[in-house]
Amino acid sequence: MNEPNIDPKLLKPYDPKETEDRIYKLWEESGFFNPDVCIEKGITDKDAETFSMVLPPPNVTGTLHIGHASMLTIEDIMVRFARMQGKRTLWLPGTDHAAIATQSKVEKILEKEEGKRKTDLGREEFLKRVNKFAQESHDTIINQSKKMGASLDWSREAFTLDDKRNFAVRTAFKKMYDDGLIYRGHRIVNWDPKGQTVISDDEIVYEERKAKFYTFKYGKDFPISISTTRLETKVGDVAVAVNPTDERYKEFVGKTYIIEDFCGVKLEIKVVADNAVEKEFGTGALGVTPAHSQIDAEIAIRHNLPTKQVINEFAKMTVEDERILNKKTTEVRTIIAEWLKNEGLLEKEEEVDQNVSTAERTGGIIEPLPKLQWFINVNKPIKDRNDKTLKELMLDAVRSKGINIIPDRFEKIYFNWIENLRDWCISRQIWYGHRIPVWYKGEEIYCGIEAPKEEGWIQDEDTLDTWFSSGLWTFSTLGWPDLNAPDFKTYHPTSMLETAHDIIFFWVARMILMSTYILGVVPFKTVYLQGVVRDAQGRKMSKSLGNAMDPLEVSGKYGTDAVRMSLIIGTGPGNDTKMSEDKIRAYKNYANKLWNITRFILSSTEKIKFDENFSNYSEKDIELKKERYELIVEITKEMEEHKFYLVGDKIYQYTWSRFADIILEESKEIFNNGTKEEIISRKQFLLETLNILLKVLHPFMPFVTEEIWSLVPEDNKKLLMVEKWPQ
RNA sequence: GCGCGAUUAGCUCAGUUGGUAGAGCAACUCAUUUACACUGAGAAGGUCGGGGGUUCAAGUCCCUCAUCGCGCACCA
Repeated sequence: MNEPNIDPKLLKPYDPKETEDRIYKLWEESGFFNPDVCIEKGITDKDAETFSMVLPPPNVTGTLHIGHASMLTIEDIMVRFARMQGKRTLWLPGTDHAAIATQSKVEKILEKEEGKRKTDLGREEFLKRVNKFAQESHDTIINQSKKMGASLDWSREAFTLDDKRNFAVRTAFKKMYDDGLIYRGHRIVNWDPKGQTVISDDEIVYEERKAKFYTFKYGKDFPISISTTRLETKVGDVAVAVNPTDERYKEFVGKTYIIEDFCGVKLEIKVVADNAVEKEFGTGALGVTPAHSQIDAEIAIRHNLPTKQVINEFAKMTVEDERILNKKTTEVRTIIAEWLKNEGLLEKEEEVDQNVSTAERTGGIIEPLPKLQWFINVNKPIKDRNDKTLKELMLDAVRSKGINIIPDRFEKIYFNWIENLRDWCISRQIWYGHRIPVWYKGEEIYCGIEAPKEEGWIQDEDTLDTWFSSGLWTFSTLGWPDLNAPDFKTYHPTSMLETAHDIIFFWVARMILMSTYILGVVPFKTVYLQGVVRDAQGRKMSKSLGNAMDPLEVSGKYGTDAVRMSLIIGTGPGNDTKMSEDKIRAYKNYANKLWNITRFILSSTEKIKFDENFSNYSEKDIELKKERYELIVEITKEMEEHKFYLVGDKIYQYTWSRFADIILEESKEIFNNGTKEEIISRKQFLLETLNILLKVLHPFMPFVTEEIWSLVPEDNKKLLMVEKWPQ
């Protein structure tokens, strides 16, 4: 068969490798990722409804993984759909400095490659290294995002630690400080001995381990036995607390006992009654260590007990006994256990399951320590916000449906988190990050957006929790604190926030906090939460398991469109995605199927172009048009409901099982034996259907559809990415 | 301990307000140069996790149990 009228490219199978970079370049050069350009060129109406969304900024800690690919795909589908609907569409890219994560990564590299510590370099030199690493990661990430086909407006790219965002951070900090929401307090915090910094409650991950649960007495003459897994802290005990209703111990309450020698340490133990103690747990008596336990510290405050610190920042003991001093806590635990055994004080030693608190980023075992740190008060009424607290503002935003969370079961998880929320510790003892905008001079303290002009002020050494700057992201990227910035006025609140459900507290909640407090509005109207990408067996993908799938590698092998489709289909919101190469291969075949459908249609319609005004359709084709119309109505509704997993599958079904297998086959018969009218009608129908399929598929498979679009003869054709969504 | 989710064909998942179970992938049989082998046609595959209940009718609603996953709390 000779096909003189079609592009020779179509005679070979579809080649994503040859196509994708070229198409992405075409999109970039068109400027259509930028909504201003779309307006300028008459693609979008200036007064059109807006659709705005920030890209959850990837951490500059390396490269993108398949989870990022999934995020980019879902968001790109939303954005391309909105753009094709004629909305004024902004998808804003950026990267996150990810303070602790990035710093500890660079520390590791420094240690491995040069055998140096950050202190060997000093703050300034070390930060230079971090910035260099961050820049390299950034470049990789941007490249990878482009490979995935993401239609991000690169002209508006932001970084959580650039000058503009730093200004926003200082402005927000100052406002919170002036409103009394940010305060400095001395209290028990989560100290990470490995990362040498404080972390917030949310940065703790619990690991289940076996532990020994010891029951013992401080001394032969002490009347009450207590139980603990942390024997080493007992040298810091100042009291024993019992439940006020516990008859067993009533007679001892109020008495103080001196233990002259508890493994070389003198203890003064007062017996107190406190409701926090459960009668049924252990012996029903609790050894109170105010310096190294949150609950104990609270009990100590209630009973006016002293605090005695016995562990330092390196998780080493500080008490004056040569058996203990400067040793690791875990070592001392066994030393004390031995001592108790020898003294005949140890009554029981049981094996129990225990949740050990570890630092999310470094894996260090958390050591509760009393420290002076900066906090955000979540329970203080705020004058400008009707005396509501930050907690209440966060609750109201979702309760009032100002923010809609998809799937809605995450609302409960969100509420539950807020109910248990304590003040947010925002200071970190690391170098990489936003420096706290507070200066000291003797007893004086100054908080300001800029440093004080006079001599002698010294800035706080600490930096801010990375999530402080991320919390401002929806508006710090749009020109805030300038309330008249055009982007801020046009695009905030944003329409959608799509992200992985594991950062709902870290990020989603903090954005709601910052936006409702600072601006009095929600940061976004809808939150779409996605699950985790897993392997074919449902295991989490990880480097150590060796089952990690590199998005770029599979894209190179099967084409980006195929990877995108397999990340979407079969995965509802909030659910985990299971990925396998089989699945990707299937959608690679589908891209090629579309290619061949095009070849057939173009070669059998020759030079005919689709005519919008054609009306002489055969009865059979009118029916087919109706069927297709109903499909489009259905999927358009589902697109608006964010049910991309259904839409993708339905288009796939229609194109392959219905359009290719049935309609194209029956067209051959018509072309051979039909009347002139039937033939021309069918040709128009096929061209029109191809046109429509390319449009509805475009958000899912942007590359192959754009490429085919360029091969279909039509007058005054725009890029497919800015064509109108069909009806 | 409290709460959430899942459990449907070998695998991954759909299944709208209750009306006799669907798709993709894999496997199976056939076709062999067709727009397309990155193909087509066909057949096979399920007491919808177990038990109980409501109903004329339950994959769907209610109760209960089990297994898996997740969140929170506890973790003296």
